Amino acid sequence: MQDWITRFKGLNALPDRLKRKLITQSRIVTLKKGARVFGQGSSPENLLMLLEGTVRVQQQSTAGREIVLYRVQAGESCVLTTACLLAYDDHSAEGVAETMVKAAAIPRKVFEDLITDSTDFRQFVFQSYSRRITDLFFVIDELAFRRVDIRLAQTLILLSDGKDALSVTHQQLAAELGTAREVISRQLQEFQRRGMVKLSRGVVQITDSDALENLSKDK
Amino acid sequence: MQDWITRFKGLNALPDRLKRKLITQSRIVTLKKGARVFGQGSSPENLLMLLEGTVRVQQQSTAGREIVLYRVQAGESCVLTTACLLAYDDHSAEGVAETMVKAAAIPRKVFEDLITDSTDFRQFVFQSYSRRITDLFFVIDELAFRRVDIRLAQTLILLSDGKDALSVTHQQLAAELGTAREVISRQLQEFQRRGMVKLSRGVVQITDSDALENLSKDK
DNA sequence: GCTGTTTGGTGACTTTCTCACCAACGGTGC
DNA sequence: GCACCGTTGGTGAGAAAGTCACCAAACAGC
Repeated sequence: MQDWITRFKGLNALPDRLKRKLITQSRIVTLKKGARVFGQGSSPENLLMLLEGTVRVQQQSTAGREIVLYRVQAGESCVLTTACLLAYDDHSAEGVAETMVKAAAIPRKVFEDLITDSTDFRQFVFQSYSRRITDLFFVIDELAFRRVDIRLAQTLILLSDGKDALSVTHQQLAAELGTAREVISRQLQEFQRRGMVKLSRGVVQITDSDALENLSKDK
Repeated sequence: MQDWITRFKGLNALPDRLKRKLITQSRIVTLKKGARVFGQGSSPENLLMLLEGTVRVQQQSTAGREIVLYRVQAGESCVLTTACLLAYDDHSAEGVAETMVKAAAIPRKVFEDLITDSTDFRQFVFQSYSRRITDLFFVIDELAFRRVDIRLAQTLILLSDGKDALSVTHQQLAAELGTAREVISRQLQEFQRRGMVKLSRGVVQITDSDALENLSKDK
């Protein structure tokens, strides 16, 4: 575990001196599945670099509905939301560990030192930003212009990750798309009627992934 | 015009040497109203810092619909979109001069030098990022969770900027909210029926700003 | 078993979107 | 003046999505 830096492509080019600094001055933290990583005014004092697991970043509305903004995977960092939460803590995005998570926690001070000292580290940070922002653009595009059935098909494919069944509740899928549970329930029933999925409590089994794929690519 | 830097609060703290560099190595550009500032694969070689006017940043869908993401005002910079376009030029955001625009164009090279040399400049850049990202979060929230009539009321208030009439077409308002023109037309008619606005070709006159204000604050 | 919670199903109704088409207005050229 | 045309806005009908209220089955904990 001592050389987690190799997992971050963008950091390979760092001079040894700074790699050592990163390793010695950060500590490895472990989070349980479901743990809140940040959010709700909890000003994060550390930048997290994910070594294992996934963090889901989502936004909540007043009325209890929510929408998933993006996911941070192993080998990526939480810069965007961290930086944002520091600047304005009033908005209601939060990060939740979707699986067990292992991460390197970089103290704010070390982060700033690295930004000052290293072009490569800056490059890394700016690229993390870009990726997230592109994700946000994508979410906006989907929300504004795409039909729910198409988005649901996309999401099922994405979440299933090649496997033929996935354990999610309709409620969770609704949060994924930022819509209401009823809408998902009815949509899934329609998918089942068309033979694309098979439903049971807490599980969606994909029975015709080609059809789903086609639907997801609909204009 | 030689000392435009004072217009950027975040840059006051810069050492004189760097201020001079910014001034001597940038050039002032003027854009006509309606000019495209960036977008569609036009990799911007300059970072723009707005001195006068407004740039509207919007996203376009395949089907010809669009949505306004945010506006860059005088005293702000286009970092986010510039950086993003550099990283991934495939997404379809574009910037349009909403008024006549005067801006300082900083060459990419100078921008990078400043980032390297100055903590204060970095601070400035990161803050610009934060502001934009918060804007994007806001757009997502509105799109996902707020009703169109409420958003329209908000937009009318915002665009009218205190004045009691504004010249916009229904089509433009639709693009503002990322919805269809018909939806706006019907909504405006309803507003007119309720005595909140008075409509004529290309103009919306606000007749009861209090009522609009109330509506815009509805949950 | 009983009990409470989670999950999903449903009807009725409203809001929003889509499509197709038309009418009025404001220019331009003749 | 008038004919022509692009822009702007109005409208109806039907589909898609969201909302509200309520119910029923499945499951978890005793």
